[in-house]
Amino acid sequence: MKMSEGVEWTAHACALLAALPPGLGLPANALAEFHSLAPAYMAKHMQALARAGVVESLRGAAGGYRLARPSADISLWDIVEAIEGEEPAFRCSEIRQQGPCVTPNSDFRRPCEIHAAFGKAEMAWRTHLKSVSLADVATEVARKSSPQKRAAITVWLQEKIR
Amino acid sequence: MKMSEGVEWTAHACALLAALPPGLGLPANALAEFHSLAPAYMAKHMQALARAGVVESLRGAAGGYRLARPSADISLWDIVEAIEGEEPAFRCSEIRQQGPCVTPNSDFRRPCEIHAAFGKAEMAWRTHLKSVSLADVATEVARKSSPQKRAAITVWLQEKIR
DNA sequence: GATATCGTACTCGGATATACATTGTCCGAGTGGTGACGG
DNA sequence: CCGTCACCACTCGGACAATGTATATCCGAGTACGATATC
Repeated sequence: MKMSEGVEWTAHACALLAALPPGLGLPANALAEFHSLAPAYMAKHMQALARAGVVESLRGAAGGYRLARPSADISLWDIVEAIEGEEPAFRCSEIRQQGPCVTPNSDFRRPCEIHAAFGKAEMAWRTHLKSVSLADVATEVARKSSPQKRAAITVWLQEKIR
Repeated sequence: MKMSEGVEWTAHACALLAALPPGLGLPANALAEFHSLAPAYMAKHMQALARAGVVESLRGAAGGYRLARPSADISLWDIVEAIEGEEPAFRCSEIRQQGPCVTPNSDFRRPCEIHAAFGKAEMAWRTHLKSVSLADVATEVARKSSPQKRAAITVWLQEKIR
Protein backbone atom coordinates (compact mmCIF):
# COMPACT_ATOMS: atom_id res chain seq x y z
CA MET A 1 0.00 0.00 0.00
CA LYS A 2 1.91 2.96 -1.21
CA MET A 3 0.90 6.48 -1.98
CA SER A 4 1.62 8.07 -5.35
CA GLU A 5 4.79 10.11 -5.38
CA GLY A 6 2.67 12.79 -7.01
CA VAL A 7 1.42 13.62 -3.53
CA GLU A 8 4.91 14.49 -2.40
CA TRP A 9 5.59 16.50 -5.53
CA THR A 10 2.41 18.55 -5.37
CA ALA A 11 2.61 19.02 -1.62
CA HIS A 12 6.02 20.66 -1.97
CA ALA A 13 4.83 22.61 -5.00
CA CYS A 14 1.84 23.94 -3.11
CA ALA A 15 4.02 24.83 -0.17
CA LEU A 16 6.05 26.95 -2.56
CA LEU A 17 2.90 28.58 -3.92
CA ALA A 18 1.78 29.25 -0.36
CA ALA A 19 5.02 31.13 0.27
CA LEU A 20 4.30 33.50 -2.61
CA PRO A 21 2.41 36.77 -2.19
CA PRO A 22 -1.33 36.03 -2.26
CA GLY A 23 -2.85 35.88 -5.73
CA LEU A 24 0.40 35.13 -7.50
CA GLY A 25 1.39 31.83 -9.02
CA LEU A 26 3.92 29.92 -11.08
CA PRO A 27 3.79 27.80 -14.25
CA ALA A 28 4.18 24.04 -13.89
CA ASN A 29 7.59 24.29 -15.50
CA ALA A 30 8.89 26.48 -12.70
CA LEU A 31 7.29 24.33 -10.01
CA ALA A 32 9.10 21.32 -11.42
CA GLU A 33 12.38 23.16 -11.85
CA PHE A 34 12.38 24.32 -8.24
CA HIS A 35 12.82 20.72 -7.09
CA SER A 36 14.49 19.32 -10.22
CA LEU A 37 11.50 17.18 -11.16
CA ALA A 38 10.19 16.02 -14.54
CA PRO A 39 8.24 19.02 -15.92
CA ALA A 40 5.66 17.07 -17.93
CA TYR A 41 4.85 14.78 -15.05
CA MET A 42 4.56 17.65 -12.61
CA ALA A 43 2.16 19.32 -15.03
CA LYS A 44 -0.01 16.23 -15.04
CA HIS A 45 -0.28 16.22 -11.28
CA MET A 46 -1.05 19.93 -11.15
CA GLN A 47 -3.92 19.27 -13.52
CA ALA A 48 -5.41 16.91 -10.95
CA LEU A 49 -5.17 19.64 -8.33
CA ALA A 50 -6.84 22.08 -10.69
CA ARG A 51 -9.70 19.64 -11.35
CA ALA A 52 -10.16 19.21 -7.60
CA GLY A 53 -10.32 22.96 -7.12
CA VAL A 54 -7.22 23.18 -4.95
CA VAL A 55 -5.42 25.45 -7.40
CA GLU A 56 -6.59 27.69 -10.23
CA SER A 57 -5.04 27.40 -13.66
CA LEU A 58 -4.51 30.28 -16.04
CA ARG A 59 -3.60 29.57 -19.64
CA GLY A 60 -1.71 31.78 -21.96
CA ALA A 61 1.63 33.47 -22.10
CA ALA A 62 1.67 34.67 -18.50
CA GLY A 63 -0.35 31.72 -17.22
CA GLY A 64 0.38 29.20 -14.52
CA TYR A 65 -1.05 27.84 -11.29
CA ARG A 66 -1.98 29.64 -8.11
CA LEU A 67 -3.79 28.57 -4.96
CA ALA A 68 -7.56 28.69 -5.32
CA ARG A 69 -8.02 29.89 -1.73
CA PRO A 70 -5.92 31.14 1.18
CA SER A 71 -3.15 28.75 2.16
CA ALA A 72 -4.65 28.41 5.64
CA ASP A 73 -7.77 26.88 4.06
CA ILE A 74 -5.91 24.14 2.17
CA SER A 75 -4.91 21.02 4.08
CA LEU A 76 -2.61 18.18 3.18
CA TRP A 77 -5.70 16.00 2.94
CA ASP A 78 -7.04 18.22 0.14
CA ILE A 79 -3.91 17.38 -1.83
CA VAL A 80 -4.07 13.67 -1.09
CA GLU A 81 -7.73 13.61 -2.07
CA ALA A 82 -6.99 15.42 -5.32
CA ILE A 83 -4.19 13.05 -6.35
CA GLU A 84 -5.28 9.72 -4.89
CA GLY A 85 -9.04 10.08 -4.91
CA GLU A 86 -11.38 10.05 -1.97
CA GLU A 87 -12.16 6.37 -1.73
CA PRO A 88 -10.66 4.62 1.28
CA ALA A 89 -7.59 2.40 1.05
CA PHE A 90 -9.44 -0.54 2.57
CA ARG A 91 -12.32 -1.52 0.35
CA CYS A 92 -14.75 -3.94 1.92
CA SER A 93 -16.16 -6.31 -0.67
CA GLU A 94 -18.48 -7.96 1.85
CA ILE A 95 -17.01 -11.41 1.49
CA ARG A 96 -18.76 -12.28 4.74
CA GLN A 97 -21.95 -12.54 2.66
CA GLN A 98 -20.46 -15.37 0.59
CA GLY A 99 -19.81 -18.99 1.41
CA PRO A 100 -21.46 -22.28 2.37
CA CYS A 101 -22.39 -21.18 5.89
CA VAL A 102 -24.40 -18.10 4.96
CA THR A 103 -27.94 -18.81 6.05
CA PRO A 104 -30.88 -17.19 4.23
CA ASN A 105 -31.96 -15.34 7.35
CA SER A 106 -28.51 -13.85 7.93
CA ASP A 107 -28.68 -10.22 8.91
CA PHE A 108 -26.05 -8.05 7.26
CA ARG A 109 -27.50 -4.69 8.21
CA ARG A 110 -24.95 -4.44 10.98
CA PRO A 111 -21.65 -3.30 9.50
CA CYS A 112 -18.77 -5.71 9.05
CA GLU A 113 -16.52 -5.61 12.12
CA ILE A 114 -13.31 -5.60 10.12
CA HIS A 115 -14.62 -2.95 7.78
CA ALA A 116 -15.60 -0.79 10.74
CA ALA A 117 -12.18 -1.09 12.36
CA PHE A 118 -10.36 -0.08 9.19
CA GLY A 119 -12.81 2.72 8.63
CA LYS A 120 -12.16 4.20 12.05
CA ALA A 121 -8.40 3.91 11.63
CA GLU A 122 -8.52 5.62 8.26
CA MET A 123 -10.71 8.37 9.64
CA ALA A 124 -8.07 9.12 12.27
CA TRP A 125 -5.48 9.31 9.52
CA ARG A 126 -7.55 11.77 7.51
CA THR A 127 -8.26 13.89 10.55
CA HIS A 128 -4.55 14.32 11.15
CA LEU A 129 -3.93 15.34 7.55
CA LYS A 130 -6.86 17.74 7.60
CA SER A 131 -5.36 19.50 10.61
CA VAL A 132 -2.20 20.50 8.75
CA SER A 133 -2.63 23.47 6.41
CA LEU A 134 -0.32 24.73 3.70
CA ALA A 135 0.15 27.87 5.74
CA ASP A 136 1.50 25.80 8.62
CA VAL A 137 3.91 24.02 6.33
CA ALA A 138 5.07 27.15 4.51
CA THR A 139 5.75 29.18 7.63
CA GLU A 140 7.59 26.33 9.28
CA VAL A 141 9.72 25.71 6.21
CA ALA A 142 10.55 29.42 6.00
CA ARG A 143 11.41 29.56 9.68
CA LYS A 144 13.91 26.75 9.33
CA SER A 145 15.70 27.95 6.20
CA SER A 146 18.78 30.12 6.38
CA PRO A 147 18.86 33.77 5.21
CA GLN A 148 21.09 32.75 2.32
CA LYS A 149 18.55 30.25 1.08
CA ARG A 150 15.67 32.71 1.42
CA ALA A 151 17.66 35.22 -0.63
CA ALA A 152 18.40 32.63 -3.31
CA ILE A 153 14.70 31.78 -3.56
CA THR A 154 13.78 35.45 -3.85
CA VAL A 155 16.22 35.94 -6.72
CA TRP A 156 15.03 32.82 -8.47
CA LEU A 157 11.41 33.90 -8.13
CA GLN A 158 12.08 37.29 -9.74
CA GLU A 159 12.02 35.95 -13.28
CA LYS A 160 9.49 33.16 -12.73
CA ILE A 161 6.69 34.74 -10.78
CA ARG A 162 3.40 35.74 -12.39
CA MET B 1 -3.61 4.50 -2.68
CA LYS B 2 -5.36 1.24 -2.17
CA MET B 3 -4.69 -1.66 0.09
CA SER B 4 -4.33 -5.17 -1.27
CA GLU B 5 -7.52 -7.16 -1.10
CA GLY B 6 -5.40 -9.89 0.46
CA VAL B 7 -5.70 -7.95 3.69
CA GLU B 8 -9.46 -8.35 3.68
CA TRP B 9 -9.21 -12.02 2.77
CA THR B 10 -6.69 -12.90 5.45
CA ALA B 11 -8.36 -10.75 8.08
CA HIS B 12 -11.59 -12.70 7.67
CA ALA B 13 -9.67 -15.96 7.51
CA CYS B 14 -7.84 -15.18 10.73
CA ALA B 15 -11.10 -14.19 12.38
CA LEU B 16 -12.38 -17.64 11.51
CA LEU B 17 -9.24 -19.26 12.93
CA ALA B 18 -9.67 -17.19 16.07
CA ALA B 19 -13.17 -18.61 16.52
CA LEU B 20 -11.79 -22.17 16.53
CA PRO B 21 -10.75 -23.96 19.72
CA PRO B 22 -7.20 -22.89 20.59
CA GLY B 23 -4.48 -24.87 18.86
CA LEU B 24 -6.65 -26.03 15.99
CA GLY B 25 -6.47 -24.80 12.42
CA LEU B 26 -7.70 -25.20 8.87
CA PRO B 27 -6.06 -25.77 5.47
CA ALA B 28 -5.95 -22.86 3.04
CA ASN B 29 -8.49 -24.63 0.89
CA ALA B 30 -11.08 -24.56 3.66
CA LEU B 31 -10.31 -20.94 4.53
CA ALA B 32 -10.95 -19.98 0.91
CA GLU B 33 -14.06 -22.11 0.63
CA PHE B 34 -15.60 -20.53 3.71
CA HIS B 35 -15.87 -17.21 1.86
CA SER B 36 -16.00 -18.57 -1.70
CA LEU B 37 -12.59 -17.19 -2.61
CA ALA B 38 -9.92 -18.41 -5.05
CA PRO B 39 -8.11 -21.21 -3.16
CA ALA B 40 -4.69 -20.75 -4.76
CA TYR B 41 -4.65 -17.03 -4.15
CA MET B 42 -5.77 -17.42 -0.57
CA ALA B 43 -2.93 -19.90 -0.08
CA LYS B 44 -0.47 -17.33 -1.37
CA HIS B 45 -1.63 -14.75 1.13
CA MET B 46 -1.57 -17.23 4.01
CA GLN B 47 2.07 -17.92 3.14
CA ALA B 48 2.82 -14.26 3.76
CA LEU B 49 1.18 -14.50 7.17
CA ALA B 50 3.20 -17.59 7.94
CA ARG B 51 6.45 -15.84 6.99
CA ALA B 52 5.53 -12.95 9.24
CA GLY B 53 4.90 -15.30 12.15
CA VAL B 54 1.21 -14.49 12.49
CA VAL B 55 0.14 -18.05 11.75
CA GLU B 56 1.92 -21.38 11.91
CA SER B 57 1.84 -23.72 8.95
CA LEU B 58 1.79 -27.47 9.17
CA ARG B 59 2.46 -29.50 6.08
CA GLY B 60 1.28 -32.97 5.35
CA ALA B 61 -1.99 -34.80 5.13
CA ALA B 62 -3.57 -33.25 8.22
CA GLY B 63 -1.76 -29.95 7.80
CA GLY B 64 -3.05 -26.43 7.55
CA TYR B 65 -2.75 -23.05 9.23
CA ARG B 66 -3.38 -22.10 12.82
CA LEU B 67 -2.77 -18.92 14.79
CA ALA B 68 0.80 -18.67 16.07
CA ARG B 69 -0.31 -17.06 19.35
CA PRO B 70 -3.53 -16.33 21.25
CA SER B 71 -6.04 -14.37 19.22
CA ALA B 72 -5.94 -11.56 21.77
CA ASP B 73 -2.26 -11.03 20.91
CA ILE B 74 -2.81 -10.60 17.17
CA SER B 75 -3.96 -7.21 15.91
CA LEU B 76 -5.26 -6.11 12.56
CA TRP B 77 -2.01 -4.24 12.10
CA ASP B 78 -0.08 -7.50 12.32
CA ILE B 79 -2.06 -8.71 9.32
CA VAL B 80 -1.61 -5.50 7.36
CA GLU B 81 2.11 -5.54 8.08
CA ALA B 82 2.37 -9.16 6.93
CA ILE B 83 0.58 -8.55 3.63
CA GLU B 84 1.54 -5.00 2.75
CA GLY B 85 4.93 -4.70 4.39
CA GLU B 86 5.96 -2.34 7.13
CA GLU B 87 7.14 0.59 5.08
CA PRO B 88 4.92 3.67 5.27
CA ALA B 89 2.54 4.65 2.46
CA PHE B 90 4.10 8.08 2.14
CA ARG B 91 7.72 7.74 1.15
CA CYS B 92 9.74 10.93 1.46
CA SER B 93 12.37 11.14 -1.26
CA GLU B 94 13.78 14.41 0.10
CA ILE B 95 13.11 16.43 -2.99
CA ARG B 96 13.61 19.53 -0.85
CA GLN B 97 17.33 18.81 -1.14
CA GLN B 98 17.21 19.25 -4.91
CA GLY B 99 16.85 22.33 -7.05
CA PRO B 100 18.50 25.60 -8.04
CA CYS B 101 17.85 27.31 -4.71
CA VAL B 102 19.56 24.77 -2.48
CA THR B 103 22.49 26.58 -0.93
CA PRO B 104 25.63 24.66 0.09
CA ASN B 105 25.14 25.58 3.73
CA SER B 106 21.55 24.34 3.79
CA ASP B 107 20.78 22.39 6.93
CA PHE B 108 18.66 19.32 6.36
CA ARG B 109 19.13 17.74 9.75
CA ARG B 110 15.71 19.00 10.73
CA PRO B 111 13.07 16.68 9.32
CA CYS B 112 10.98 17.65 6.31
CA GLU B 113 7.74 19.28 7.48
CA ILE B 114 5.58 17.42 5.02
CA HIS B 115 7.26 14.14 5.81
CA ALA B 116 6.70 14.72 9.53
CA ALA B 117 3.02 15.49 9.05
CA PHE B 118 2.40 12.35 7.03
CA GLY B 119 4.43 10.31 9.50
CA LYS B 120 2.30 11.43 12.41
CA ALA B 121 -0.93 10.77 10.53
CA GLU B 122 0.19 7.31 9.58
CA MET B 123 1.24 6.57 13.13
CA ALA B 124 -2.28 7.39 14.32
CA TRP B 125 -3.62 5.00 11.72
CA ARG B 126 -1.37 2.20 12.88
CA THR B 127 -2.21 2.81 16.50
CA HIS B 128 -5.89 2.33 15.76
CA LEU B 129 -5.25 -0.91 13.92
CA LYS B 130 -2.99 -2.18 16.68
CA SER B 131 -5.75 -1.66 19.22
CA VAL B 132 -8.08 -4.11 17.51
CA SER B 133 -7.29 -7.77 18.17
CA LEU B 134 -8.58 -10.84 16.43
CA ALA B 135 -10.25 -11.83 19.65
CA ASP B 136 -12.25 -8.61 19.58
CA VAL B 137 -13.32 -9.23 16.02
CA ALA B 138 -14.17 -12.90 16.53
CA THR B 139 -16.28 -12.37 19.63
CA GLU B 140 -18.13 -9.48 18.04
CA VAL B 141 -18.83 -11.43 14.87
CA ALA B 142 -20.08 -14.38 16.91
CA ARG B 143 -22.29 -12.16 19.01
CA LYS B 144 -24.01 -10.74 15.98
CA SER B 145 -24.64 -13.98 14.10
CA SER B 146 -27.87 -15.90 14.49
CA PRO B 147 -28.07 -19.32 16.17
CA GLN B 148 -28.86 -20.89 12.79
CA LYS B 149 -25.68 -19.53 11.30
CA ARG B 150 -23.58 -20.62 14.25
CA ALA B 151 -25.02 -24.11 13.88
CA ALA B 152 -24.26 -24.16 10.15
CA ILE B 153 -20.68 -23.17 10.83
CA THR B 154 -20.29 -25.87 13.46
CA VAL B 155 -21.51 -28.52 11.04
CA TRP B 156 -19.27 -27.26 8.27
CA LEU B 157 -16.26 -27.24 10.57
CA GLN B 158 -16.80 -30.89 11.57
CA GLU B 159 -15.20 -32.28 8.44
CA LYS B 160 -12.64 -29.52 7.89
CA ILE B 161 -11.08 -28.90 11.26
CA ARG B 162 -7.63 -30.16 12.14
C1' DG C 1 0.28 59.17 -34.12
C1' DA C 2 -3.43 56.03 -32.76
C1' DT C 3 -5.93 51.88 -33.47
C1' DA C 4 -7.15 47.46 -35.20
C1' DT C 5 -5.44 43.11 -36.79
C1' DC C 6 -2.38 39.40 -37.30
C1' DG C 7 1.36 36.49 -35.76
C1' DT C 8 4.03 34.36 -32.23
C1' DA C 9 5.54 32.62 -27.96
C1' DC C 10 4.06 30.48 -24.04
C1' DT C 11 0.95 27.75 -21.10
C1' DC C 12 -2.51 24.29 -19.83
C1' DG C 13 -5.13 19.96 -21.06
C1' DG C 14 -5.87 15.45 -22.44
C1' DA C 15 -4.52 11.41 -25.29
C1' DT C 16 -1.00 8.14 -25.73
C1' DA C 17 3.17 4.74 -24.64
C1' DT C 18 5.94 2.42 -21.06
C1' DA C 19 7.39 0.31 -16.70
C1' DC C 20 6.23 -1.74 -12.68
C1' DA C 21 3.38 -3.88 -9.09
C1' DT C 22 -0.43 -6.53 -8.01
C1' DT C 23 -3.20 -10.34 -9.07
C1' DG C 24 -3.82 -15.06 -10.27
C1' DT C 25 -2.24 -19.95 -11.34
C1' DC C 26 0.49 -23.98 -11.48
C1' DC C 27 3.71 -27.60 -10.28
C1' DG C 28 7.30 -29.46 -7.16
C1' DA C 29 8.69 -30.41 -2.08
C1' DG C 30 7.46 -32.22 2.13
C1' DT C 31 4.68 -34.88 5.61
C1' DG C 32 1.54 -37.81 7.96
C1' DG C 33 -1.63 -41.61 7.48
C1' DT C 34 -2.75 -46.13 5.69
C1' DG C 35 -2.29 -50.52 4.01
C1' DA C 36 0.51 -54.47 3.02
C1' DC C 37 3.96 -57.50 4.27
C1' DG C 38 6.97 -60.13 7.21
C1' DG C 39 8.20 -61.83 11.71
C1' DC D 1 -1.16 -60.69 16.45
C1' DC D 2 2.29 -56.98 16.29
C1' DG D 3 5.83 -54.16 14.23
C1' DT D 4 8.00 -52.27 10.17
C1' DC D 5 8.18 -50.52 5.66
C1' DA D 6 6.60 -48.54 1.41
C1' DC D 7 3.12 -46.11 -0.92
C1' DC D 8 -0.27 -42.52 -1.42
C1' DA D 9 -3.12 -38.68 -0.59
C1' DC D 10 -2.96 -34.24 1.02
C1' DT D 11 -0.86 -29.79 2.12
C1' DC D 12 2.41 -25.99 1.91
C1' DG D 13 5.96 -23.33 -0.71
C1' DG D 14 7.85 -20.84 -4.28
C1' DA D 15 8.34 -20.09 -9.34
C1' DC D 16 5.88 -18.34 -13.28
C1' DA D 17 2.21 -15.92 -16.32
C1' DA D 18 -1.57 -12.31 -16.88
C1' DT D 19 -3.63 -8.29 -15.71
C1' DG D 20 -4.13 -3.63 -14.02
C1' DT D 21 -2.30 0.64 -12.27
C1' DA D 22 0.98 4.14 -11.76
C1' DT D 23 4.58 6.50 -14.27
C1' DA D 24 6.29 9.25 -18.01
C1' DT D 25 5.94 11.79 -22.36
C1' DC D 26 4.14 14.17 -26.27
C1' DC D 27 1.22 17.00 -29.15
C1' DG D 28 -2.98 19.86 -29.75
C1' DA D 29 -6.06 23.78 -27.71
C1' DG D 30 -6.20 28.19 -25.89
C1' DT D 31 -4.55 32.90 -24.44
C1' DA D 32 -1.96 37.19 -23.89
C1' DC D 33 1.57 40.01 -25.59
C1' DG D 34 3.88 42.39 -29.25
C1' DA D 35 4.71 43.69 -33.97
C1' DT D 36 2.82 45.42 -38.08
C1' DA D 37 -0.14 47.57 -41.21
C1' DT D 38 -3.73 50.84 -41.91
C1' DC D 39 -6.52 54.99 -41.05
